[in-house]
Amino acid sequence: MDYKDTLNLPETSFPMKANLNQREPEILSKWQEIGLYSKMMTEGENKPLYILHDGPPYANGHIHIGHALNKILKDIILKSKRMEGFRAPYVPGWDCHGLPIELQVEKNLGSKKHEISKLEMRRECRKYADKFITIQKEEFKRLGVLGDWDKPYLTMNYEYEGLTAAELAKFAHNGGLYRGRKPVHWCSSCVTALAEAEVEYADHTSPSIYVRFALRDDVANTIPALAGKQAYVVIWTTTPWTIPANLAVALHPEFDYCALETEKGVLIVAEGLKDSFLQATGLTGNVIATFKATALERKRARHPFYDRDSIILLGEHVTLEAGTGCVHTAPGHGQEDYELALKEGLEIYNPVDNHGRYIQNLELFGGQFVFDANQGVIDKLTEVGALLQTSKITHSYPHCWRCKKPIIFRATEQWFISMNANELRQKSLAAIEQVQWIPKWGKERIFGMIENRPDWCISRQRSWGVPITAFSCTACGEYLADGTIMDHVANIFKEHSSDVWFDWPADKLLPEGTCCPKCGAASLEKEMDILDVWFDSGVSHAAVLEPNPSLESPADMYLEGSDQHRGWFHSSLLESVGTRGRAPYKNVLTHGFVVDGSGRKMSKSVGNVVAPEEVIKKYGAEILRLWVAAQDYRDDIRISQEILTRLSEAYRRIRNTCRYILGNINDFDPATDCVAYADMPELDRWALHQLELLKEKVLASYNEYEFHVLYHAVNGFCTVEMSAFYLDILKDRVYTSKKDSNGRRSAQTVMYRILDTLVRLLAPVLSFTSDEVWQYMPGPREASVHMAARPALNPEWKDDALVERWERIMKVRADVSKALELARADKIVGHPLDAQVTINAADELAKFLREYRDELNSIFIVSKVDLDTVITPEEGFNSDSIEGLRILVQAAPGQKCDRCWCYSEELGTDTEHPSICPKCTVAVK
RNA sequence: GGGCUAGUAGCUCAGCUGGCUAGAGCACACGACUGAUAAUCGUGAGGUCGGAGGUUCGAGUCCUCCCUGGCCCA
Repeated sequence: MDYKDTLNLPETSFPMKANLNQREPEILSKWQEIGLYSKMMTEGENKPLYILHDGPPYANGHIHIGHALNKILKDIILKSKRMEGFRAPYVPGWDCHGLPIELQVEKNLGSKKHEISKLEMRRECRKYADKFITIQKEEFKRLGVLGDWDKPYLTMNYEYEGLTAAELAKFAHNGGLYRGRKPVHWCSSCVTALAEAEVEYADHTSPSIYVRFALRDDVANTIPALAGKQAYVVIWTTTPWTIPANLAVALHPEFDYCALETEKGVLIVAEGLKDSFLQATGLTGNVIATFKATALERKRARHPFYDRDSIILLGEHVTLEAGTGCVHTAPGHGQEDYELALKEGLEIYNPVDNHGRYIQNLELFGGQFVFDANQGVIDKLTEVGALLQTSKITHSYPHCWRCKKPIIFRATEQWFISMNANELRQKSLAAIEQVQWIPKWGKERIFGMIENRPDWCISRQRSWGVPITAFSCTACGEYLADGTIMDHVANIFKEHSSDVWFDWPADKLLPEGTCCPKCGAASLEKEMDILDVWFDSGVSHAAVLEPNPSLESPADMYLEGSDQHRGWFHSSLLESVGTRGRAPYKNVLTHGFVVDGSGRKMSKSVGNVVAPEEVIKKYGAEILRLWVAAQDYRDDIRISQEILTRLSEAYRRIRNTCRYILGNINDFDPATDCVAYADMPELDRWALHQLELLKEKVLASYNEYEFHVLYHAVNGFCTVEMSAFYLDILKDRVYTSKKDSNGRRSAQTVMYRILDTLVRLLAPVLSFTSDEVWQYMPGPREASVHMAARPALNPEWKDDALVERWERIMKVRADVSKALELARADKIVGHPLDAQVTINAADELAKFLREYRDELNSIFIVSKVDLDTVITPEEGFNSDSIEGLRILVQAAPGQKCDRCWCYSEELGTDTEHPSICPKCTVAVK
């Protein structure tokens, strides 16, 4: 007789093979059908709110792996918060304005770009952004991210644009907004000022020149050695084109300077740089005087080729790293030069226009493009005898992030938000202290940035953005940035979009009867600068969270890459503190950047880019989600084929554990078949204890956002506690006992609870698979695991004393395994059930083991355990971890039971079933 | 160049305030099973804890310097 049919072997239609790439879209459409997200929101109506506010990705291009990481992390947190009992809405957003889109659109327009109006240009940009929002939206949804995808926030929505303008108006109201002249990074090609975030540094070859400036004033009284001699201060620069804008030469107040008698006259340089100077210029010279910089303070030198002075000033920013220690100072072309000029009352002189050309009336060089003028300047310096040396130097130089061309530093009229007005800097620093930064060092990082940053330049000379809603008087040139008028315009934007700024005449945008407060003229014109896009996204707390009654501000969480300390976290903080006096977030969590398998950044040119789309195709979005959870995201996050392969294997282990349990509980109804804790065998209670530990660990890791801990805990649980121990031992009981025997039902009760817990614990991470398993589980339950709660804690299932005893058993079991392995190698046994194991142990342990006499064979999965026969040291395996433990493995006595495959000496006690053991006979009767 | 940050087995991670031969899972090798089978079980081998100094009775853990990455800035 074939007894296989009398066994309770696992049976389930839950597929072993995940086929994720095919199954995931099916699950997604199921979620869509049942309206999963909106259901969760309506059911959560009365729950406490948890707001994770989405930082808007830029609506350009397809998503990359960093986007996937970010969105999945957000989704994991939101799902876990929902299961914890919060209403946790997710309103995704997109950042729509800005230069990159405008440039891309210009590129697509080709030569037509010069023919179309700003308004038409903006329409094209809007279309372009819309296109990529649609693309990215589908790509994000494919990752299994749940949210209000039908109503995302877009920074180009009319309402949003209006609210952006209204936020700007707040700065006008409170005096934080001002118009000033300041050198800014300027791209002559894009014709725009660039934010610091828009500047990239790359190698660039520049001319390097040493130039002497003749001293005009007599220095004999401070430096007697120079009496009667024509001395020169020598500067070094890599931007000859800024020489026409030179107004001063800066020396360090504490450095020693010396005068050298050379072939080119008496030259003054810093003492510490004289050797390198002489070497670079090939001059020879003797020191004829050494003095402090103060000896030259405010002495006048002559500009090399213009009829004006260049004054010698002292500045702490001068270094001895390169050059001569005498710094060419052009206040319109350098930050430090500018600061020195402000302090010393020099003009912020800038003879360069928007396109990088000298103004027409500039003597000698009018109309020339500055980079082209370098040679002309060098020639002129040579002609007048001021040039000491020229060569080429390759150095790190700022470039435009978009067009990649070298940029210049140039003073222009710009709109700023002051860091000092209303103590914005101090208040922001104080607000930083109120926020929890995860990891902790995020605080130091943003603190340092806010502490040192200059005023926020919010002007952009482009088309695609929210206009700076200021006006100027056509009669007297007065600028009008009036909060009330700006509020008026903001309201118009809300209804008609900010496009009207480029469509309507000024008087249609102004409240009736507005005139210039200075001269009274009624003719005003619109400012044509637009806002920095960082301002757009920085107001999202005001434009998204505040107006929506189902959201709230400040948010519980902002979660972005660590670059956002200078980006969105930064601009949002300044905007919110500037208008509301507090940070817009309570917690800020940052993750690192995705790098390749060897820790290098991804780049197209290196060819190490991993696209989410390809990972999904090959492994499934679920593996990408598992990847996000498994890595410690506080550092750089590596991705490689090996990592993904490893994760796929871990996934299969988890999936198989679920499948195996499903197969074993397919005849189990939790409503009627559960066994009470008190009636369970010790082993089952041991398993529940382990499950309890797992719950604690995993829930803690959700609470602390340490998902990699969760991954390792679950993986280890499935592998070590379950597969290799509990489930393995259980096989005999579950397969061979009577279907409804207490022992089997007890095991099923435990397995059912394990699976139920596992699936709930994993749902935020393995969102697809958990829900798939959920559908196969017995008992009434929610339509989706994502609507279910976290598993409840059952501290009463913890029994430390019991676990301690079982740890002893497991230690012995490990040695039994080793002994079996040796016996297997000696061909004494194959399957462990072929074996009889004799164990000798020291008194205490022997006594302990006898308490488990009847269970040891099932725990060790052998046919018989003998605790009484004495083994000699020669014949047994001697444990090296437990003193006195000796194990002998022999072929099991008796015959193999046809049904349970255990060897028994009492086969055939029932004539109807001659080939099975007494235990099995009971089971089949 | 500056700020922040990291570097523990092939991979992903543990290792708290310095203290027993540095751990786990996976991968790998070998073996078993064929009643979790494109599964499952067992055993084993793998690390001068980025490098060099130093403090200490004792350092992966503290200090200094260096190397190699990452983000941000100049």
